[in-house]
This record gives sequence, C-alpha cells and structure tokens, in this order.
Amino acid sequence: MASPPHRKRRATVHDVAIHSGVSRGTVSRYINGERYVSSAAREAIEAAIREVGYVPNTAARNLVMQRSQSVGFIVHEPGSLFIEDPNIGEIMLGANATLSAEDHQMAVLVVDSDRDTDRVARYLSGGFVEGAIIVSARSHDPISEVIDRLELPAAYVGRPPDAPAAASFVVIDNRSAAAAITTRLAATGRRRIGMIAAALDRDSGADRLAGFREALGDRFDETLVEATPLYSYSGGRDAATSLLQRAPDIDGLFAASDAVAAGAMEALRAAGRRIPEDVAIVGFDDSTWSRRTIPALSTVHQPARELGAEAARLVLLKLRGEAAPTQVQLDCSVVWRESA
Amino acid sequence: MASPPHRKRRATVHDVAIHSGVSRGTVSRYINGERYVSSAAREAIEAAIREVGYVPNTAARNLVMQRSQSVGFIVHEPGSLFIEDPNIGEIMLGANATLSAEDHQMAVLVVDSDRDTDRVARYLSGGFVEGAIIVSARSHDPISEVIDRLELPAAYVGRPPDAPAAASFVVIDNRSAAAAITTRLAATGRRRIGMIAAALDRDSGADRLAGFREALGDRFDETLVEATPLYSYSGGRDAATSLLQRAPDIDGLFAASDAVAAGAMEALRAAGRRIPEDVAIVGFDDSTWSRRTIPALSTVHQPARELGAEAARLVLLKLRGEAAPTQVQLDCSVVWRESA
DNA sequence: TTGTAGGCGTTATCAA
DNA sequence: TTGATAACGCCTACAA
Repeated sequence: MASPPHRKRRATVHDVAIHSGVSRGTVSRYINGERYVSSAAREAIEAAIREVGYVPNTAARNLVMQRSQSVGFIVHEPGSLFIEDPNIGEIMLGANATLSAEDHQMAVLVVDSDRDTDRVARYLSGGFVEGAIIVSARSHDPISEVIDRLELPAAYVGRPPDAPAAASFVVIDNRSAAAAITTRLAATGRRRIGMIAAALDRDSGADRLAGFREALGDRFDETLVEATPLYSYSGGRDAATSLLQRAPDIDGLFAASDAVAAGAMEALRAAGRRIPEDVAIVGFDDSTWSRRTIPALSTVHQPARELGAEAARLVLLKLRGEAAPTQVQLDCSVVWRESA
Repeated sequence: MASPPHRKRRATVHDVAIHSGVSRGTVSRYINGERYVSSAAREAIEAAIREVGYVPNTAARNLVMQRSQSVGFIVHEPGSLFIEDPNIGEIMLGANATLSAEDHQMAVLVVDSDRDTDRVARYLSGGFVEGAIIVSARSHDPISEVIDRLELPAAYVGRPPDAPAAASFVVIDNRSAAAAITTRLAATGRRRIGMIAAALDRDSGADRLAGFREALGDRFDETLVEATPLYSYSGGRDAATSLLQRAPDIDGLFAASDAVAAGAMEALRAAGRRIPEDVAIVGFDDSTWSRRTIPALSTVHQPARELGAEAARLVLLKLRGEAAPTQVQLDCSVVWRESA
C-alpha cells in the first residue's frame, strides 16, 4: 500500500455509512440526490456527514464514472503572451464561461519549458481531462501528438502549421479584416498608403499582408511595404524608420499589429510627422496598446471572448459525440479611433 | 457500471499483461521503473504496450498513491486582472517554474462567477490537487473556507482580509516601497507633493498612503491627498482633476498605481501642465501602463515572478510536512524613468 | 524475479 | 427502499 505524505485522512463514504448505520450504497444515493432514500436515512446520513466532516472525493468518482467533467486549456509561452496580448485573457474567459455553463471545470495548463511540455502531455493522457483547448500551439509539439494519438477531443484557437487533422480550429479571417481596415483607411483620402508587415512566416502575418494588397488593388505599391519578423514594438519602430527614409511622402500606414503600430508611431513622431494630420495609422488586435497611444489607435477588434467560447463549444460537442465543424471562422470588426 | 459517453476504450495494465503473458504486477513494476523485471519480461511488455497503445491512467494511480502531484492556482476576476495587471501573468510563471522544477503540475483555475466559485471549491476538495496558490482572493469566499476546512496546504499572494489563519502569505512591503519612491520624488526638489490615493479599503492602498505620509514627515499636507476607490485610470483622472482645482500649485504627484497615474497624467495635460517640468509624477506597479505613457512613468517594480515562486515554495514546503513561514515579505525596487 | 490479491473511494447492478 | 458486491485502473505487500 501507499504511504501518503503524512496528511490528515479524510472521511469517506464508508465512514459516513458506519456512523449513520446505513450502507455505502444508500449514502452514495443520498450524495447524488437520487430518490429512494427514506427521510430517516437522510437525516442519519446528514448528521454523520457533519460529524465526520465528509467531503466527496471527486477524483475517485471520476475513475468509476469514466469522466472528469473537466477540460484542459493549454497556453504556450505565457510570459510574452499575457503581457503583450490581452486577447489571451479574454479567450480564457470566453472558454471558461461556456464550459462553466455546462458544469465543466477548466484547468489552464501553462507550458513554459520542455519539462512543462512533457508533464502536460502526461497530464492530458492521464485521465484528468476529457478534452483540450489549445492556444498558440507550437510546431512539432509533443502535446499535439498526444492529443492526436489519444484522439482527445480538442479545439485549437488559431491554426498551427502541423496541427492534428482530427482537431477543430476556430480562427479569424485575418485577410478580410486587414482588407476592411485598409479600405477604411483609404476612404479617408490617403494617397500613399504603406504597411509595416510582421510575422510573415505565420498565417496571420501573411494573411494580413494579403488583405492589405487586396484592398488596395491597383494602387498597391510593393515598395511601401516594410516587414519585421515579430509583432513587436521595436520591430515596428525600426521598420517604420526605414520605410520613412525610403518613402518620406507616405500619408497612410497599416501596421500588422497594435504593438507594431505603437512602435511606428514613435518613429513617425521622431521624424516630425503629426498623427493623423500628416500620416494616418491603423493597427490590428485592439489590444491595450491601441487605447494607450496618443492619439488612440484605430484598429481591428478580434472577438477574443467568442473565440474562446466557440472553442469550448466545439470541445463540448465532441464530448457529446456530436459532429463538430472542423473549422469555424469568426468575424472581426473595425474600431475607429483618432489615429486615422 | 457507468456508461462512458461513447469514447474509445483505452488499454489498461490488464490488457498489457494479457498481451505480454505476464502478470499485472510485473507490468506495473516495469512501468514504474523498478528493478526485478527480467529482460525477457521487459521486452514482452514493451511490445505489448506498443501493440495495445497503452498509456497510463495517472488519475487512477493518484487514487491509490494518494497524491496528485499537482497544485491549483486560483485567480479571481481574471477579466480585469489579465488586462490591467501584467503582474498576474508573471506570478503564474514564477509559481509554475518552481512547481515544475519539483515535477508538480500547476492547474490554473479561473473564478469568474458564483458557479465557478462552487465548482472550483469542489475541485479543490475533490482530490485533484494537493495544495493551492491563491491570488487576489475575495472576502467571505467559499474557496478560502474549503481551504481552511480541509487544511489544504495553501499560500496566498497578498493578504486578503479574512484569509484562513493556517495559510501562508507572500506580500510586498507597500509601505516602505511607497516611502522609497516618495523620498526619491522629493529629492528632485519638489516642494508641494500630492498623492492620488486609491483602494484605501485594502491593505495595499492604505499602506501606500502610509508610506507616502511617512516619507514626507512634517511636510505631509493632508489637503494634497485625493482618494479614489479603485486602482483605475478614470479614477486617477477624476481625482487629479479635483486635486488640481483645490491645489493648483502642486509640483509633484504620487499615484497609488500606474493606471491611476496614467489617468492623472491626462488630467495634468488637460490642465496645461507639462510633465515633468511643471509637475513630476510617479506611479506604482511597473505595469505596461508605465512604459506606454508619455513621458514614461517612474514607478515601483513588484517582484512578481518571485512572488509566485515564493508562494509555490511555501506550498511545496507544506506538502513535505516541513515548517513554512506564515508570511514572507519581498522587496520592491524603484524604477526611474522620465515622468519625474 | 514473478504472481496473487487486497485496497484506494466511488458508483451501479441486482437481489432482497 | 436498502444492502451486498462488483467494477474503475492502478500499486504493492506477501507469498511463491
């Protein structure tokens, strides 16, 4: 037998049964609110429960019921994510609300090292969760492999390059959103519109550029696009500085993210441009950045909460054995502030 | 027996035993890497595992071992928290790193509704976790009650008013940090220093005011303190507006948080004051706010990651049955930028 | 080195 | 209505 690391033994159904003079079966029935418990038994049980301080061991219940009523929410690299991206918190909340309504527990699993990766993979396969929601998955991830191999009901927010084919994905339409805000920007009468593209190796980055190009059509000018590897402030600042030297006459700018836009605004200011008088600028994400820049940034709002809710809904669907769409796409909206 | 919601049955130790022609005991021993497994048995077992696709059910193992190797990380109202407070993410990371090093799984449990409160309380008492870390606990919280009643090894980040006496707390010294930054502000030669106090009903808020007062000593002027209920941008803006009307000659300002400071800066600007030339301002938290205001805000940095790491360390200590300090206090540092 | 069997705390079946 | 009893998947003393 095991030797528990010296902690107070907790009362069990067995104890309650002894103390109340009924059988474990009856106690169990009482606990699960079934009918067929006489009021005499009920009272005895209630007294016994108080007396011994019984609290049900859900883990044991799960073992026999073969379900844990909980789903994992896996988030990679939360260090940068939580700080830079307010969406992640909203996604969590959306997922939790949906799960909660169906009485499922959401357990957020942080992946911040290789150790974490392995441990979380074990956790997922260990019967603690019935399903998983994954945000910002990595390529060649043991976690995705586990999900795939175990056929664990899962939904990804975003679409990683090598995700399990059996999973579902909830995504936003980066391309049409980028096109929408570019069109809006052009409608303000700007003639020379540039873009600070970012993360072109990711779907999101590439799609935002594609949307920009699409919106401009014939007026698209390749020389007005400057790229930076990450969705970062400094990247935006540096790229904008280069762009400004190459094309000092730009009067409109689409940044691939709010952070990039904020960096670009610093460069614009340093170059003596007024915003939006000389150069109008728009971003993407509707992050806290967009509300704290001066002037406030016009940007694209992601339905973060809905993203999470939808992912949860998909997992729940699969859990019930119902058919779940393999991909669902949610619409973004343009929020217009003062920067353009 | 239960009827699992129609999912693929997973192979068990039993199946592996059958397929490999050895007993369950031997399979179990192999899995747990014990000695006393012949190489013949080993090979047969390995083959069988691959064949049937066995993956251990950790939940079942936990039941018999009486330990889950995981601790809950409970966060309330993450909606506002994740967005306003970058510290929370850092605290999570710090806790996770420490737990991970000891091979414990951290499960973040979000509390966002009454439903959540009850479910999480059940989860905590259900044997899924061996301990808990709580950030931003609420008063009269069923969760704290459960922790108290079950004597669940726990550590709080911050010290809620009615926390279980048996728990441990890791806190920062708001008072001396506030005193430190106020002293630094005074050292720049400011004569009339005001404060936008906030959340005076919380320890943190009251202590920051106390530190401010302490640092100023005789020069403390009660009429230069304006209070606002929450650590919010709008509260800071409105309070600063009032203060400015009452005392137009202030030349220094300590805001109880960065968000409050950012709001105050808006008010200052609206009143035509230059920062820091006319009025120098400092905040508290070193949140993203402080890096995005113009000019960048001088502020107090909380050792967020260490806060989380320390809380985890305390829980781990208790888990081992070792004595854990009832409270540990961590130092803050002043980070000086351009606003003062 | 291996097999047997009992138990972890529940729920569920079935006869009483 | 209730009480035995057999699972759930695993670990581990003890015997062989």
